[in-house]
Amino acid sequence: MAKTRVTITDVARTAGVSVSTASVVINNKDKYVAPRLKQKVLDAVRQLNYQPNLVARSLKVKETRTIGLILTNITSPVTPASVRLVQRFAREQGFDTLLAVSEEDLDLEINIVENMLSKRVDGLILCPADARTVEHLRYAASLIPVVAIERPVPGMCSVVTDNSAISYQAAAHLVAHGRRRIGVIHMPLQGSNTRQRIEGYRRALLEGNCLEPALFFETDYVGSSAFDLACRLVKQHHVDAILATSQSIAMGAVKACKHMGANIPDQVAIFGYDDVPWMELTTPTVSTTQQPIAGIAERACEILFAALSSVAPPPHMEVIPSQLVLRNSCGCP
Amino acid sequence: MAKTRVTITDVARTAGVSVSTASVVINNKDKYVAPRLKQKVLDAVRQLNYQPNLVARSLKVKETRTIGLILTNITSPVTPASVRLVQRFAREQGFDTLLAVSEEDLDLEINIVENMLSKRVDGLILCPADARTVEHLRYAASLIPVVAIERPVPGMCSVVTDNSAISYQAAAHLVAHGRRRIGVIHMPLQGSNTRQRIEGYRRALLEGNCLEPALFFETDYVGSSAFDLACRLVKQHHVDAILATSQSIAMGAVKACKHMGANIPDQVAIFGYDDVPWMELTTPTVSTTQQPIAGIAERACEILFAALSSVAPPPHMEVIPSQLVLRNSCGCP
DNA sequence: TGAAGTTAGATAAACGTTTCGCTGAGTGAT
DNA sequence: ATCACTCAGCGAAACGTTTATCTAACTTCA
Repeated sequence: MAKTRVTITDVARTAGVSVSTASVVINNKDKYVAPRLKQKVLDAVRQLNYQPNLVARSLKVKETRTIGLILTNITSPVTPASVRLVQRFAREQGFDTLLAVSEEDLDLEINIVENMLSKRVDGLILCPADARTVEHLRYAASLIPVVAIERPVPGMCSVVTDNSAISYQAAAHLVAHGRRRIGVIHMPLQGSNTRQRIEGYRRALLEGNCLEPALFFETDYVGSSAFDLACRLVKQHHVDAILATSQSIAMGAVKACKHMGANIPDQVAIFGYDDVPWMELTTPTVSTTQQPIAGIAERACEILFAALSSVAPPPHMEVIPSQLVLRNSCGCP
Repeated sequence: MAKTRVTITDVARTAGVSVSTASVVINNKDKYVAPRLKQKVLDAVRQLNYQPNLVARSLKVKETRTIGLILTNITSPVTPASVRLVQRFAREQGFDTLLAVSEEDLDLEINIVENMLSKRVDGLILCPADARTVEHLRYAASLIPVVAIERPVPGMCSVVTDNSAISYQAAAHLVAHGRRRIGVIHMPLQGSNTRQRIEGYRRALLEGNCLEPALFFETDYVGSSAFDLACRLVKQHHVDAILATSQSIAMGAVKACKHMGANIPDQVAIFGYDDVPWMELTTPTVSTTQQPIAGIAERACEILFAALSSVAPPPHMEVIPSQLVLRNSCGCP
């Protein structure tokens, strides 16, 4: 590997100046260097194709100009948008993004955080996999700015949506339109936002007097079992509506209904989560909640870079509102 | 920012040994240290919660254990899968992934490459935005292992699919089933794979005696204009089939047909690109090509890490086969 | 003319590691 | 008692930067 690269010493030598002078002009802190010398340095840089060794620089100045971004699942359709936004924001500030995916795995997440700390990232944006990592996160936050997204961490800057509220609205909408046997298919309860979504559903169903705990089913994390569960829900339990907690579950439910010949929305209504393009391509189009991904990513970056450049904002939680996207699958005209 | 962290010197001091000894046991190169001392060091590490400064280490050992991954567009539905696979592969080898997105922008790509070189990544996997960056890439490749994906770079390790061949098959399939007025909506010609896809289409249409250059239209990179173009294609040009060069274009075409009330596949057949979940949820389900993303990512990693750990493989191009996924939108039973 | 101030640049220390080479101490054979 | 090893551990140089301190020369002005 690593062939030996040209160093600032080489530049200085071929320019006939000292290393410090070279450094000074390279960093544009050259108030006190004669134009002649400055030019010589610049020429040497160009001639040798000098590329500063950022790891040496980082060691000296104690900052890496890199932020860590830790997500739980990159194949979720809402993730790439977040990645892009964070990436772009960071780049505008001259920062790079070190990406890692925890796959919702507790130990892996701890590992990743430690590693990023060791790599001396300047800040961290992450979606915590599990409430149990909170002490680790707090430790990290004692060293560098950290902001949590999607799932709040008590005592840390968090930017989230009100999962419970929006879920409540979706479920309430269904009962308002006469659905009574409403099934729910949800992700594992590990993530706090899944719990909140279910709580919202439950609250609305309770108020509507049609809460039926036996109709709540849990999938694995990728939602691959959603199809089977949905089939069961329509065939054995004769539900007239299905509430999902993720887009992949909604997709499984749509597929299942088509497979079983159950008309949407006449026989069963469907409410998805996380608006993604295909939801308006199916027949009928599927109703869903629209997560303010852009808003979350943007706020998270703002907070992080504010903390990076001056005084850290006190730990607080911001909730960005999300909204229902009503289409045909819920039985609206 | 950066509060002062605990260093190996601190560890050595509280363990009552020299720095070199501490280093040696921390790195498990402790053949020659007494168990008693070793334990003391380990205790100190734990007590102080020591986290090695990887940037200092990198400076010394001249490797960062980080690879760069440069993609052109992270919102493409095939990208996240690649990211995840590369990520995972790298992590298994103890490497981190520095991600950057060029947004198909020539200058930005050059910038990113330079930056990664400066950050001293050990290797690079990238999808080149533009043929004009080839000299820069070659320079990078003279310093560290580089492998190109999706779009081949002459003289460098590249792993790609045969875009031309699979496109030919798709188009040939349509003419074999009697389509004559076949429109094409494609991405900008900048990326070499787009050119190849079109070439494949063109070849098949020519052989089928129904090549009509006036029916070829170009969208912007995100494919947002595909909807309008598709509308034009069916309304003004009365096409009986549309070939896309990306999933987003296919999506626009499907939407357009629904919007115009043109029945798929009776009135117009559609062939997509890049199999994504929603393609089997629409009515009718849409035919497409299945890109071997996993295969590409895996081979790219294998080549890169082979180069990283021993002798570099000679520059060569590997093509991973892709296949047609026939569904209903092309008029098959 | 000499003190004080400004300008231009060099020298060297420091950042936190790893690792080479050195020193002593123990061991066994002569 | 000497030699030649091996074993344990330490000291210090080096990685490529940045930056504080220092020196020397040149102004300015009383």
